[in-house]
Amino acid sequence: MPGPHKWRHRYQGYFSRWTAPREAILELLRQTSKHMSAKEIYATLYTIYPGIGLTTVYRTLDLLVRMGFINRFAFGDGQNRYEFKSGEKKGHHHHIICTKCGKIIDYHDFLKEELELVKQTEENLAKKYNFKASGHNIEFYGLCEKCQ
Amino acid sequence: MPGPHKWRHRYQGYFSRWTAPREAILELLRQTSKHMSAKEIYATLYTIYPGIGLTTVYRTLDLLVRMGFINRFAFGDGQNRYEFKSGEKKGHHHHIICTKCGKIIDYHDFLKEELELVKQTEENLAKKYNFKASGHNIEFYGLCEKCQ
DNA sequence: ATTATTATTGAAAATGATTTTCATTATCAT
DNA sequence: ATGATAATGAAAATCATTTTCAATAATAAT
Repeated sequence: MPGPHKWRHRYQGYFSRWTAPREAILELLRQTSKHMSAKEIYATLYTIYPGIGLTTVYRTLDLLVRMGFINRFAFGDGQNRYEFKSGEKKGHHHHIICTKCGKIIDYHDFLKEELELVKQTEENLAKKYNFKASGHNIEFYGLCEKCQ
Repeated sequence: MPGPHKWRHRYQGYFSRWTAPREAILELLRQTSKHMSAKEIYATLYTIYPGIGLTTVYRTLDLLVRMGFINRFAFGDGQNRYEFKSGEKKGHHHHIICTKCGKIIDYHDFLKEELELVKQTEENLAKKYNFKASGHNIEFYGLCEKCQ
């Protein structure tokens, strides 16, 4: 991430100050491979930054979602989970969720067929419902290795 | 739905009595095309069946999910929504969600390509992660006709 | 540099969905 | 009918998230 100076103008309207808590939350999400909840993010940051408040975590997550830096998911365990959004090609993936233990696996490997399906579907949606699709979400549910 | 006698044995372990509230909730979900929340189900049934309690609605929805009669979704508006699960062929569909107004459209029209993608993916998952997929969920997000 | 302005913060309270508790009611097996 | 117990509904509890508000810290104006 370039320093705040570089992109302050681009993100005017979203915030006016790029602060330490915001940086810490974004960096944590950038570096983890987990799908963390607000509570988990708070607990992790609290150990190295005891001043931080849970409210700020929630607010910052909202901000980062609005800015398009992270994705928010509801996998069905009663809390939202967040994920850093990487660049188009390498980052695009979907989720496999174990219905027993809640484990989440990132799945990167079905780009070709998916792209075809998604493209076709979005055209269909545009035609049939006049719906402007901006994103999609594919999840597989089942049992992971340990839980079968 | 056949009377309780027919299927009591099949569903032993899930419940021991098929009661009026359970019947009412299942029938409401069978007949509606909406994706109703617990509160909405409660409010609807309350007008014709004022004795019913919200707690029972929640409990029955859990039961029906466990029994495989309905699906539970978290579309991101902070409450779970439920949907009657129809037979394989005609009922299978996915959801298109308007990120502005929350409108949900059922989408039935991409079976061929999807089936291919899903089959391939499930094979992959089994091989690569030893994951037993039992279902999937595909959502498109964007703006509906009115909200663009 | 100093001060004034104002966005951001964190604690506490409020909210809203869902779950738990528990006494009552209704159903089933006898 | 009667006794056992599953299911119910009201109220309380819980949990994630949002709102409120006074204090803090960063920026702009001086």
